[in-house]
Amino acid sequence: MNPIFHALFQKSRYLTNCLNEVLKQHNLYSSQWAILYCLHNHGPMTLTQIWKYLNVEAPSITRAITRLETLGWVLRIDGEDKREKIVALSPYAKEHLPAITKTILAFEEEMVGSLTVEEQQQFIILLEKMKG
Amino acid sequence: MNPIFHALFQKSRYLTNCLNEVLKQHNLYSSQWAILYCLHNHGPMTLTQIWKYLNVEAPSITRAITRLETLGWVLRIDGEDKREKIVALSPYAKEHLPAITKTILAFEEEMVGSLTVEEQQQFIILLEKMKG
DNA sequence: TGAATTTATTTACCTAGCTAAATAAATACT
DNA sequence: AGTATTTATTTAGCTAGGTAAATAAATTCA
Repeated sequence: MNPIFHALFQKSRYLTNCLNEVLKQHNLYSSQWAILYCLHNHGPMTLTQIWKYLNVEAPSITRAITRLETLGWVLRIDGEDKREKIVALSPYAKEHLPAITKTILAFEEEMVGSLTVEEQQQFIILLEKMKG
Repeated sequence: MNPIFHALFQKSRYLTNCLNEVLKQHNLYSSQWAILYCLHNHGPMTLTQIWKYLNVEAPSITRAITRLETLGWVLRIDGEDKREKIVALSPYAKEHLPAITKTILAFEEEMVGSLTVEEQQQFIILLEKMKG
């Protein structure tokens, strides 16, 4: 396997594992955090908006939202268009998000801090350059 | 979420999906390919050697090897040390690997070819720099 | 308006990683 | 030699992604 792919996949796995480790203290998984963060920034969203934004398929989001709902992090509200469900943060989530955000920012700083801002930009540029 | 993480995770998912798509014609998944390639380069290996090399946990490899065995790609042989199982490519795998390797090389070239060699090196350096 | 098509979500089931604990063989210790 | 510890593999069960197909509401169009 191409060393670039090998390195990329491995770092990706490594970072999600680290992220999950850090999120344990808040009883969250990284995928759940991604959704909460998304809702925090955009306000209530439909399922479709969420999966399009996060760039994953719809069933993954359905499952994650169901879990987040039973855990009390989000509410599912019927939209005007009766096909769609609107997902919103619960009061519980709104209360706890600042602390979680703080944890995450510290983690990200630790992980990415060894790169200069230019290196970070360069990294993203190189990532985007890779495609067909 | 930090844009670097977002971009990294997304590209990683995207590339494995592409890889799976390309491997469909050989009835393989990317994780299976990783193991076959590993055995192709190193010759027969124990399970522990494989998971340490690929940097995943043992149970993932056990499952993948079991599947590869029932599909006829690999053989599991008892080692001298009766605890360990040695995994080797089957004649079927040896016969088909060249064609698969060709497919993969073309795919990798397509994905990574838009980066110069220096950019590829730079990319790996930046990846490794990211840690705690 | 009624049928056909599109769109949003869900369900079922697959790969692919993880941890924790079980099993079995090898090694170390006294 | 016999017990305790370590090591290799497996099993069970979790998150997290994917596809394909089902369902139900909205939209299009003849």
